[in-house]
Amino acid sequence: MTNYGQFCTVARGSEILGERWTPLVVRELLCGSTHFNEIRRGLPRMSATLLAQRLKKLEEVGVLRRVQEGNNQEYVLTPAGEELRPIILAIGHWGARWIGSRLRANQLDAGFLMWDIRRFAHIDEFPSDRKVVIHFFLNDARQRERHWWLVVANGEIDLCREDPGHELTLVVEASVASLTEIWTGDSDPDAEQQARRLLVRGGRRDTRDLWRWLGRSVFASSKVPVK
Amino acid sequence: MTNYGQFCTVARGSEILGERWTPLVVRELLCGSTHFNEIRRGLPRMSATLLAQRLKKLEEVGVLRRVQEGNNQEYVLTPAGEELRPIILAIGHWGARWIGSRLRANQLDAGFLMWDIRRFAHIDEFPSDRKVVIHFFLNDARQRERHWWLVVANGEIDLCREDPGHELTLVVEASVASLTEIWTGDSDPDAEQQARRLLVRGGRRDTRDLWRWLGRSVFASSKVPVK
DNA sequence: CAGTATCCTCGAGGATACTG
DNA sequence: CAGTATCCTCGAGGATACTG
Repeated sequence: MTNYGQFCTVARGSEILGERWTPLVVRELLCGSTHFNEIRRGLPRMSATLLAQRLKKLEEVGVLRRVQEGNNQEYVLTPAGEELRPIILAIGHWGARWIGSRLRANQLDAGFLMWDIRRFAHIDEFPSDRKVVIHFFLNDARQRERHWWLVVANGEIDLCREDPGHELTLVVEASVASLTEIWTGDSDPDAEQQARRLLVRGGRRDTRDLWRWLGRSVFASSKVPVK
Repeated sequence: MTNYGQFCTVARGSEILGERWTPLVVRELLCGSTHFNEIRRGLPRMSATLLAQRLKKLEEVGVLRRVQEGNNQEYVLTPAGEELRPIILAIGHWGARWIGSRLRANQLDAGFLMWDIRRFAHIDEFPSDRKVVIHFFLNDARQRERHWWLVVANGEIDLCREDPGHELTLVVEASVASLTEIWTGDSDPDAEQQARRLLVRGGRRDTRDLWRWLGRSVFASSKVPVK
Protein backbone atom coordinates (compact mmCIF):
# COMPACT_ATOMS: atom_id res chain seq x y z
CA MET A 1 0.00 0.00 0.00
CA THR A 2 1.45 3.30 -1.01
CA ASN A 3 0.39 6.19 1.08
CA TYR A 4 -2.73 8.24 0.83
CA GLY A 5 -1.10 11.60 0.32
CA GLN A 6 -3.14 13.05 3.09
CA PHE A 7 -2.01 14.84 6.20
CA CYS A 8 -4.92 13.54 8.20
CA THR A 9 -3.37 11.35 10.82
CA VAL A 10 -6.10 8.77 10.39
CA ALA A 11 -4.49 8.23 7.03
CA ARG A 12 -1.06 8.00 8.67
CA GLY A 13 -2.24 5.42 11.10
CA SER A 14 -4.08 3.48 8.44
CA GLU A 15 -1.05 3.33 6.22
CA ILE A 16 0.52 1.15 8.86
CA LEU A 17 -2.40 -0.63 10.38
CA GLY A 18 -4.39 -0.96 7.20
CA GLU A 19 -1.84 -3.04 5.42
CA ARG A 20 -2.89 -6.59 4.80
CA TRP A 21 -1.94 -8.93 7.66
CA THR A 22 -0.41 -6.18 9.74
CA PRO A 23 -3.18 -6.03 12.36
CA LEU A 24 -2.88 -9.77 12.77
CA VAL A 25 0.87 -9.68 13.11
CA VAL A 26 0.45 -7.06 15.80
CA ARG A 27 -2.20 -9.20 17.44
CA GLU A 28 0.25 -12.09 17.60
CA LEU A 29 2.85 -9.89 19.23
CA LEU A 30 0.32 -8.49 21.67
CA CYS A 31 -0.61 -12.04 22.58
CA GLY A 32 2.95 -12.69 23.55
CA SER A 33 4.55 -14.35 20.54
CA THR A 34 8.09 -13.15 20.04
CA HIS A 35 9.80 -15.60 17.69
CA PHE A 36 9.38 -15.76 13.96
CA ASN A 37 7.94 -19.22 13.78
CA GLU A 38 5.80 -18.63 16.82
CA ILE A 39 4.17 -15.73 15.02
CA ARG A 40 3.83 -17.88 11.93
CA ARG A 41 1.94 -20.56 13.80
CA GLY A 42 -0.72 -18.02 14.62
CA LEU A 43 -0.90 -16.98 10.96
CA PRO A 44 -0.74 -20.24 9.07
CA ARG A 45 -1.85 -18.75 5.78
CA MET A 46 0.72 -16.02 5.70
CA SER A 47 3.89 -16.76 3.77
CA ALA A 48 7.26 -16.47 5.47
CA THR A 49 8.39 -13.95 2.90
CA LEU A 50 5.50 -11.71 3.66
CA LEU A 51 5.83 -12.04 7.42
CA ALA A 52 9.51 -11.10 7.21
CA GLN A 53 8.57 -8.10 5.12
CA ARG A 54 5.90 -6.92 7.53
CA LEU A 55 8.16 -7.35 10.53
CA LYS A 56 10.80 -5.24 8.82
CA LYS A 57 8.27 -2.54 8.06
CA LEU A 58 6.95 -2.56 11.60
CA GLU A 59 10.47 -2.19 12.86
CA GLU A 60 11.08 0.77 10.55
CA VAL A 61 8.02 2.63 11.73
CA GLY A 62 8.91 1.94 15.34
CA VAL A 63 6.19 -0.48 16.34
CA LEU A 64 8.59 -3.23 17.28
CA ARG A 65 12.22 -3.78 18.05
CA ARG A 66 14.43 -6.69 17.11
CA VAL A 67 16.31 -8.10 20.06
CA GLN A 68 19.23 -10.50 19.86
CA GLU A 69 18.52 -13.49 22.00
CA GLY A 70 21.32 -16.01 21.82
CA ASN A 71 21.70 -16.42 18.10
CA ASN A 72 18.00 -16.00 17.51
CA GLN A 73 15.98 -12.85 17.13
CA GLU A 74 13.10 -11.79 19.26
CA TYR A 75 10.48 -9.33 18.18
CA VAL A 76 9.32 -7.06 20.96
CA LEU A 77 6.73 -4.32 20.82
CA THR A 78 7.85 -0.79 21.56
CA PRO A 79 5.62 1.59 23.52
CA ALA A 80 4.18 2.70 20.17
CA GLY A 81 3.31 -0.92 19.50
CA GLU A 82 1.84 -1.43 22.94
CA GLU A 83 -0.42 1.54 22.36
CA LEU A 84 -1.97 -0.36 19.48
CA ARG A 85 -3.43 -2.81 21.96
CA PRO A 86 -6.68 -0.94 22.60
CA ILE A 87 -7.11 -0.41 18.88
CA ILE A 88 -6.59 -4.06 18.00
CA LEU A 89 -8.89 -5.09 20.83
CA ALA A 90 -11.51 -2.62 19.68
CA ILE A 91 -11.35 -4.00 16.16
CA GLY A 92 -11.75 -7.48 17.58
CA HIS A 93 -14.77 -6.50 19.63
CA TRP A 94 -16.31 -4.68 16.74
CA GLY A 95 -15.72 -7.68 14.51
CA ALA A 96 -17.26 -10.02 17.04
CA ARG A 97 -20.26 -7.81 17.55
CA TRP A 98 -21.06 -6.92 13.98
CA ILE A 99 -19.40 -9.35 11.66
CA GLY A 100 -19.31 -12.59 13.60
CA SER A 101 -16.72 -15.25 13.34
CA ARG A 102 -18.57 -18.08 11.69
CA LEU A 103 -16.40 -19.55 8.99
CA ARG A 104 -17.39 -21.39 5.92
CA ALA A 105 -16.43 -25.04 6.10
CA ASN A 106 -13.39 -24.73 3.89
CA GLN A 107 -11.87 -22.19 6.21
CA LEU A 108 -11.93 -24.36 9.26
CA ASP A 109 -8.48 -25.29 10.32
CA ALA A 110 -7.97 -27.80 13.09
CA GLY A 111 -4.32 -26.94 13.60
CA PHE A 112 -4.97 -23.29 13.97
CA LEU A 113 -7.87 -23.88 16.31
CA MET A 114 -5.82 -26.08 18.61
CA TRP A 115 -2.97 -23.59 18.62
CA ASP A 116 -5.36 -20.84 19.54
CA ILE A 117 -6.83 -22.90 22.34
CA ARG A 118 -3.40 -23.74 23.63
CA ARG A 119 -2.35 -20.14 23.54
CA PHE A 120 -5.32 -18.79 25.43
CA ALA A 121 -5.99 -21.62 27.82
CA HIS A 122 -6.23 -20.29 31.35
CA ILE A 123 -3.27 -21.97 32.90
CA ASP A 124 -4.11 -20.68 36.37
CA GLU A 125 -7.49 -22.39 36.28
CA PHE A 126 -6.02 -25.85 35.85
CA PRO A 127 -5.53 -27.94 38.98
CA SER A 128 -2.03 -27.29 40.27
CA ASP A 129 -1.63 -30.53 42.19
CA ARG A 130 -1.66 -32.94 39.27
CA LYS A 131 -0.90 -33.28 35.60
CA VAL A 132 -3.82 -32.82 33.25
CA VAL A 133 -3.87 -34.48 29.85
CA ILE A 134 -6.73 -33.83 27.48
CA HIS A 135 -7.06 -35.84 24.32
CA PHE A 136 -8.87 -33.98 21.56
CA PHE A 137 -10.33 -36.15 18.85
CA LEU A 138 -11.54 -34.00 15.96
CA ASN A 139 -13.48 -36.64 14.12
CA ASP A 140 -13.86 -34.87 10.78
CA ALA A 141 -10.44 -33.28 10.50
CA ARG A 142 -7.86 -34.37 7.97
CA GLN A 143 -6.08 -37.57 8.86
CA ARG A 144 -2.98 -35.89 10.26
CA GLU A 145 -4.92 -33.38 12.32
CA ARG A 146 -7.42 -35.59 14.10
CA HIS A 147 -5.62 -36.20 17.34
CA TRP A 148 -4.19 -33.67 19.74
CA TRP A 149 -3.07 -33.86 23.30
CA LEU A 150 -3.04 -30.87 25.57
CA VAL A 151 -0.70 -31.47 28.49
CA VAL A 152 -0.69 -29.13 31.46
CA ALA A 153 1.71 -29.57 34.36
CA ASN A 154 3.71 -27.27 36.62
CA GLY A 155 2.15 -24.20 35.11
CA GLU A 156 3.35 -25.20 31.65
CA ILE A 157 1.14 -26.06 28.75
CA ASP A 158 2.03 -28.20 25.76
CA LEU A 159 0.25 -29.26 22.64
CA CYS A 160 1.28 -32.60 21.14
CA ARG A 161 0.30 -34.41 18.00
CA GLU A 162 1.57 -37.73 19.28
CA ASP A 163 0.15 -39.56 22.24
CA PRO A 164 2.41 -38.50 25.11
CA GLY A 165 1.54 -41.77 26.86
CA HIS A 166 0.29 -40.21 30.06
CA GLU A 167 -2.93 -41.19 31.72
CA LEU A 168 -5.81 -39.23 30.20
CA THR A 169 -7.80 -36.81 32.30
CA LEU A 170 -10.39 -36.14 29.63
CA VAL A 171 -11.25 -37.12 26.09
CA VAL A 172 -13.00 -34.50 23.98
CA GLU A 173 -14.55 -35.67 20.76
CA ALA A 174 -16.06 -33.12 18.41
CA SER A 175 -16.21 -31.90 14.84
CA VAL A 176 -13.85 -29.10 13.95
CA ALA A 177 -16.82 -26.80 13.31
CA SER A 178 -18.34 -27.61 16.64
CA LEU A 179 -15.24 -26.99 18.71
CA THR A 180 -14.56 -23.83 16.73
CA GLU A 181 -18.02 -22.46 17.43
CA ILE A 182 -17.73 -23.17 21.11
CA TRP A 183 -14.37 -21.49 21.13
CA THR A 184 -15.57 -18.37 19.35
CA GLY A 185 -18.75 -18.12 21.37
CA ASP A 186 -21.04 -18.83 18.44
CA SER A 187 -22.29 -21.87 20.27
CA ASP A 188 -21.84 -23.44 23.70
CA PRO A 189 -20.89 -26.86 25.03
CA ASP A 190 -24.38 -27.76 26.21
CA ALA A 191 -25.98 -27.08 22.87
CA GLU A 192 -23.25 -28.97 21.03
CA GLN A 193 -23.51 -31.91 23.39
CA GLN A 194 -27.24 -32.11 22.94
CA ALA A 195 -26.82 -31.95 19.19
CA ARG A 196 -24.42 -34.87 19.58
CA ARG A 197 -21.61 -33.00 17.97
CA LEU A 198 -19.58 -32.96 21.13
CA LEU A 199 -18.75 -35.73 23.53
CA VAL A 200 -16.64 -35.31 26.66
CA ARG A 201 -15.51 -38.32 28.64
CA GLY A 202 -13.77 -38.29 31.99
CA GLY A 203 -14.38 -37.56 35.63
CA ARG A 204 -17.60 -35.69 36.36
CA ARG A 205 -15.82 -32.83 38.05
CA ASP A 206 -13.17 -32.46 35.36
CA THR A 207 -15.82 -32.62 32.64
CA ARG A 208 -17.53 -29.70 34.27
CA ASP A 209 -14.35 -27.70 34.78
CA LEU A 210 -13.03 -28.24 31.27
CA TRP A 211 -14.52 -25.10 29.74
CA ARG A 212 -13.34 -22.94 32.58
CA TRP A 213 -9.84 -24.26 31.99
CA LEU A 214 -9.99 -23.59 28.30
CA GLY A 215 -11.82 -20.31 28.45
CA ARG A 216 -13.08 -18.74 25.30
CA SER A 217 -11.59 -16.60 22.67
CA VAL A 218 -11.07 -13.15 24.23
CA PHE A 219 -13.72 -11.71 22.00
CA ALA A 220 -16.45 -14.27 22.57
CA SER A 221 -17.97 -12.08 25.24
CA SER A 222 -18.61 -9.05 23.05
CA LYS A 223 -20.82 -11.17 20.90
CA VAL A 224 -24.56 -11.23 20.68
CA PRO A 225 -26.85 -8.21 20.84
CA VAL A 226 -27.31 -8.50 17.09
CA LYS A 227 -30.67 -10.08 16.44
CA MET B 1 -8.40 -8.17 0.08
CA THR B 2 -9.57 -11.69 0.34
CA ASN B 3 -10.11 -12.93 3.83
CA TYR B 4 -7.63 -14.28 6.27
CA GLY B 5 -9.28 -17.64 6.86
CA GLN B 6 -9.16 -17.09 10.57
CA PHE B 7 -11.94 -17.16 13.06
CA CYS B 8 -10.28 -14.59 15.23
CA THR B 9 -12.57 -11.61 15.13
CA VAL B 10 -9.65 -9.25 14.85
CA ALA B 11 -9.28 -10.81 11.44
CA ARG B 12 -12.97 -10.30 10.75
CA GLY B 13 -12.79 -6.66 11.69
CA SER B 14 -9.59 -6.13 9.74
CA GLU B 15 -11.05 -7.63 6.62
CA ILE B 16 -13.38 -4.67 6.54
CA LEU B 17 -11.39 -1.92 8.14
CA GLY B 18 -8.06 -3.00 6.76
CA GLU B 19 -9.04 -2.57 3.17
CA ARG B 20 -7.28 0.23 1.43
CA TRP B 21 -9.14 3.55 1.71
CA THR B 22 -11.91 2.10 3.83
CA PRO B 23 -10.88 3.75 7.10
CA LEU B 24 -10.76 7.07 5.30
CA VAL B 25 -14.16 6.60 3.70
CA VAL B 26 -15.53 5.86 7.14
CA ARG B 27 -13.76 8.90 8.49
CA GLU B 28 -15.49 11.05 5.88
CA LEU B 29 -18.87 9.65 6.84
CA LEU B 30 -18.13 10.13 10.53
CA CYS B 31 -17.25 13.74 9.79
CA GLY B 32 -20.67 14.23 8.34
CA SER B 33 -20.27 13.83 4.60
CA THR B 34 -23.23 12.02 3.10
CA HIS B 35 -23.14 12.58 -0.65
CA PHE B 36 -20.91 10.83 -3.10
CA ASN B 37 -19.05 13.87 -4.32
CA GLU B 38 -18.81 15.28 -0.84
CA ILE B 39 -16.97 12.16 0.23
CA ARG B 40 -14.81 12.39 -2.86
CA ARG B 41 -13.71 15.91 -2.02
CA GLY B 42 -12.26 14.63 1.21
CA LEU B 43 -10.43 11.89 -0.69
CA PRO B 44 -9.13 13.61 -3.79
CA ARG B 45 -6.77 10.81 -4.73
CA MET B 46 -9.34 8.08 -4.65
CA SER B 47 -10.98 7.23 -7.96
CA ALA B 48 -14.74 7.36 -8.31
CA THR B 49 -14.84 3.73 -9.35
CA LEU B 50 -13.08 2.69 -6.22
CA LEU B 51 -15.17 4.86 -3.95
CA ALA B 52 -18.36 3.41 -5.44
CA GLN B 53 -16.97 -0.06 -4.87
CA ARG B 54 -16.08 0.60 -1.25
CA LEU B 55 -19.44 2.17 -0.51
CA LYS B 56 -21.15 -0.88 -1.93
CA LYS B 57 -19.02 -3.16 0.21
CA LEU B 58 -19.66 -1.10 3.32
CA GLU B 59 -23.37 -1.30 2.63
CA GLU B 60 -23.18 -5.08 2.25
CA VAL B 61 -21.44 -5.57 5.56
CA GLY B 62 -23.89 -3.25 7.26
CA VAL B 63 -21.70 -0.28 8.06
CA LEU B 64 -23.80 2.16 6.09
CA ARG B 65 -27.20 2.45 4.52
CA ARG B 66 -28.17 4.07 1.26
CA VAL B 67 -31.03 6.49 1.66
CA GLN B 68 -33.06 7.97 -1.20
CA GLU B 69 -33.05 11.72 -0.89
CA GLY B 70 -34.98 13.31 -3.73
CA ASN B 71 -33.39 11.65 -6.71
CA ASN B 72 -29.99 11.57 -5.05
CA GLN B 73 -28.56 9.04 -2.68
CA GLU B 74 -27.34 9.69 0.79
CA TYR B 75 -24.93 7.45 2.62
CA VAL B 76 -25.68 7.18 6.29
CA LEU B 77 -23.81 5.20 8.91
CA THR B 78 -25.68 2.44 10.69
CA PRO B 79 -25.12 1.79 14.40
CA ALA B 80 -22.41 -0.65 13.38
CA GLY B 81 -20.79 2.19 11.45
CA GLU B 82 -21.15 4.63 14.32
CA GLU B 83 -19.38 2.16 16.57
CA LEU B 84 -16.35 2.51 14.38
CA ARG B 85 -15.95 6.09 15.55
CA PRO B 86 -13.78 5.35 18.60
CA ILE B 87 -11.64 3.04 16.50
CA ILE B 88 -11.09 5.57 13.73
CA LEU B 89 -10.37 8.26 16.31
CA ALA B 90 -7.95 5.98 18.11
CA ILE B 91 -6.12 5.29 14.86
CA GLY B 92 -5.94 9.02 14.23
CA HIS B 93 -4.55 9.73 17.68
CA TRP B 94 -2.08 6.92 17.39
CA GLY B 95 -1.00 8.18 13.99
CA ALA B 96 -0.57 11.71 15.31
CA ARG B 97 1.39 10.57 18.30
CA TRP B 98 3.70 8.07 16.69
CA ILE B 99 3.82 8.66 12.99
CA GLY B 100 3.31 12.37 12.63
CA SER B 101 1.63 14.11 9.78
CA ARG B 102 4.48 15.88 8.08
CA LEU B 103 4.22 15.34 4.38
CA ARG B 104 6.89 15.35 1.81
CA ALA B 105 6.62 18.37 -0.46
CA ASN B 106 5.08 16.48 -3.35
CA GLN B 107 2.20 15.38 -1.19
CA LEU B 108 1.07 18.81 -0.19
CA ASP B 109 -2.26 19.63 -1.68
CA ALA B 110 -3.68 23.11 -1.36
CA GLY B 111 -7.19 22.10 -2.39
CA PHE B 112 -7.40 19.34 0.11
CA LEU B 113 -5.99 21.52 2.86
CA MET B 114 -8.55 24.24 2.25
CA TRP B 115 -11.38 21.73 2.14
CA ASP B 116 -10.23 20.28 5.42
CA ILE B 117 -10.05 23.71 7.01
CA ARG B 118 -13.48 24.57 5.72
CA ARG B 119 -14.90 21.36 7.03
CA PHE B 120 -13.54 21.67 10.52
CA ALA B 121 -13.71 25.42 11.01
CA HIS B 122 -15.46 26.20 14.28
CA ILE B 123 -18.51 27.95 12.94
CA ASP B 124 -19.72 28.85 16.43
CA GLU B 125 -16.54 30.75 17.15
CA PHE B 126 -17.01 33.19 14.30
CA PRO B 127 -18.70 36.50 15.11
CA SER B 128 -22.41 36.10 14.57
CA ASP B 129 -23.20 39.76 13.98
CA ARG B 130 -21.32 40.23 10.71
CA LYS B 131 -20.09 38.47 7.64
CA VAL B 132 -16.49 37.29 7.74
CA VAL B 133 -14.49 36.89 4.56
CA ILE B 134 -10.97 35.54 4.69
CA HIS B 135 -8.80 35.60 1.64
CA PHE B 136 -6.16 32.87 1.64
CA PHE B 137 -3.22 33.48 -0.65
CA LEU B 138 -1.08 30.36 -0.88
CA ASN B 139 1.92 31.88 -2.55
CA ASP B 140 3.61 28.69 -3.72
CA ALA B 141 0.59 26.68 -4.80
CA ARG B 142 -0.16 25.84 -8.40
CA GLN B 143 -1.59 28.70 -10.37
CA ARG B 144 -5.20 27.57 -10.10
CA GLU B 145 -4.99 26.87 -6.38
CA ARG B 146 -3.41 30.03 -5.07
CA HIS B 147 -6.47 31.97 -4.06
CA TRP B 148 -9.28 30.90 -1.81
CA TRP B 149 -12.01 32.78 -0.01
CA LEU B 150 -13.62 31.48 3.10
CA VAL B 151 -16.98 33.16 3.62
CA VAL B 152 -18.84 32.78 6.89
CA ALA B 153 -22.27 34.30 7.45
CA ASN B 154 -25.48 33.23 9.19
CA GLY B 155 -23.88 30.13 10.58
CA GLU B 156 -23.01 28.95 7.07
CA ILE B 157 -19.54 28.50 5.72
CA ASP B 158 -18.46 28.57 2.10
CA LEU B 159 -15.21 28.07 0.31
CA CYS B 160 -14.82 29.90 -3.01
CA ARG B 161 -12.11 29.88 -5.63
CA GLU B 162 -13.29 33.14 -7.15
CA ASP B 163 -13.27 36.45 -5.38
CA PRO B 164 -16.81 36.75 -3.99
CA GLY B 165 -16.43 40.53 -4.08
CA HIS B 166 -17.21 41.14 -0.42
CA GLU B 167 -15.16 43.32 1.81
CA LEU B 168 -12.26 41.34 3.26
CA THR B 169 -12.00 40.74 6.98
CA LEU B 170 -8.56 39.18 6.81
CA VAL B 171 -5.91 38.26 4.29
CA VAL B 172 -3.77 35.24 5.09
CA GLU B 173 -0.65 34.75 3.03
CA ALA B 174 1.41 31.61 3.52
CA SER B 175 3.12 28.74 1.81
CA VAL B 176 1.11 25.56 1.49
CA ALA B 177 3.59 23.77 3.74
CA SER B 178 3.36 26.45 6.36
CA LEU B 179 -0.43 26.53 6.56
CA THR B 180 -0.51 22.74 6.52
CA GLU B 181 1.86 22.50 9.45
CA ILE B 182 -0.11 24.99 11.47
CA TRP B 183 -3.25 23.07 10.69
CA THR B 184 -1.82 19.72 11.71
CA GLY B 185 -0.16 21.08 14.81
CA ASP B 186 3.37 20.48 13.57
CA SER B 187 3.99 24.20 13.85
CA ASP B 188 2.14 27.23 15.16
CA PRO B 189 1.20 30.65 13.81
CA ASP B 190 3.74 32.57 15.88
CA ALA B 191 6.64 30.46 14.73
CA GLU B 192 5.55 30.65 11.12
CA GLN B 193 5.06 34.39 11.31
CA GLN B 194 8.52 34.89 12.76
CA ALA B 195 9.98 32.71 10.07
CA ARG B 196 8.21 35.00 7.59
CA ARG B 197 6.33 32.12 6.07
CA LEU B 198 3.02 33.45 7.25
CA LEU B 199 1.55 36.91 7.03
CA VAL B 200 -1.88 37.89 8.32
CA ARG B 201 -3.37 41.29 7.52
CA GLY B 202 -6.54 42.76 8.97
CA GLY B 203 -7.94 44.16 12.18
CA ARG B 204 -5.86 43.49 15.28
CA ARG B 205 -8.68 41.73 17.05
CA ASP B 206 -9.65 39.56 14.07
CA THR B 207 -6.01 38.67 13.46
CA ARG B 208 -5.82 37.37 16.97
CA ASP B 209 -9.11 35.47 16.77
CA LEU B 210 -8.39 33.85 13.41
CA TRP B 211 -6.86 30.67 14.76
CA ARG B 212 -9.61 30.18 17.27
CA TRP B 213 -12.10 30.41 14.40
CA LEU B 214 -10.22 27.91 12.30
CA GLY B 215 -9.24 25.55 15.06
CA ARG B 216 -6.86 22.76 14.39
CA SER B 217 -7.18 19.36 12.94
CA VAL B 218 -8.93 17.19 15.56
CA PHE B 219 -5.79 15.22 16.07
CA ALA B 220 -3.35 18.09 16.51
CA SER B 221 -3.71 17.86 20.26
CA SER B 222 -2.57 14.26 20.61
CA LYS B 223 0.73 15.24 19.16
CA VAL B 224 4.02 15.69 20.90
CA PRO B 225 5.28 13.66 23.85
CA VAL B 226 7.62 11.90 21.46
CA LYS B 227 11.09 13.30 22.00
C1' DC C 1 15.25 -22.59 13.32
C1' DA C 2 14.81 -18.15 10.95
C1' DG C 3 14.66 -16.53 7.40
C1' DT C 4 16.15 -14.92 1.90
C1' DA C 5 16.15 -15.04 -3.42
C1' DT C 6 13.84 -15.61 -7.51
C1' DC C 7 10.31 -16.02 -10.51
C1' DC C 8 5.74 -15.69 -11.78
C1' DT C 9 0.63 -14.81 -11.50
C1' DC C 10 -3.42 -12.50 -10.92
C1' DG C 11 -6.30 -9.19 -9.37
C1' DA C 12 -6.72 -4.48 -7.39
C1' DG C 13 -7.44 -0.37 -8.95
C1' DG C 14 -6.08 3.77 -12.21
C1' DA C 15 -7.44 6.27 -16.55
C1' DT C 16 -10.63 7.37 -19.62
C1' DA C 17 -14.82 7.90 -21.63
C1' DC C 18 -19.30 7.35 -21.03
C1' DT C 19 -24.63 7.71 -18.98
C1' DG C 20 -29.34 8.73 -16.71
C1' DC D 1 -24.58 15.34 -9.94
C1' DA D 2 -23.71 10.44 -9.12
C1' DG D 3 -22.05 7.29 -10.69
C1' DT D 4 -20.82 2.88 -14.42
C1' DA D 5 -18.15 0.22 -18.18
C1' DT D 6 -14.05 -1.05 -20.15
C1' DC D 7 -9.48 -1.72 -20.68
C1' DC D 8 -5.00 -1.94 -19.14
C1' DT D 9 -0.92 -1.76 -15.92
C1' DC D 10 1.91 -2.82 -12.31
C1' DG D 11 3.05 -4.39 -8.07
C1' DA D 12 1.72 -7.27 -4.05
C1' DG D 13 2.51 -11.43 -2.64
C1' DG D 14 2.35 -16.78 -3.46
C1' DA D 15 5.29 -20.92 -4.51
C1' DT D 16 9.40 -22.95 -4.49
C1' DA D 17 13.89 -23.78 -3.52
C1' DC D 18 17.50 -22.34 -1.14
C1' DT D 19 20.97 -20.76 3.11
C1' DG D 20 23.66 -19.72 7.58
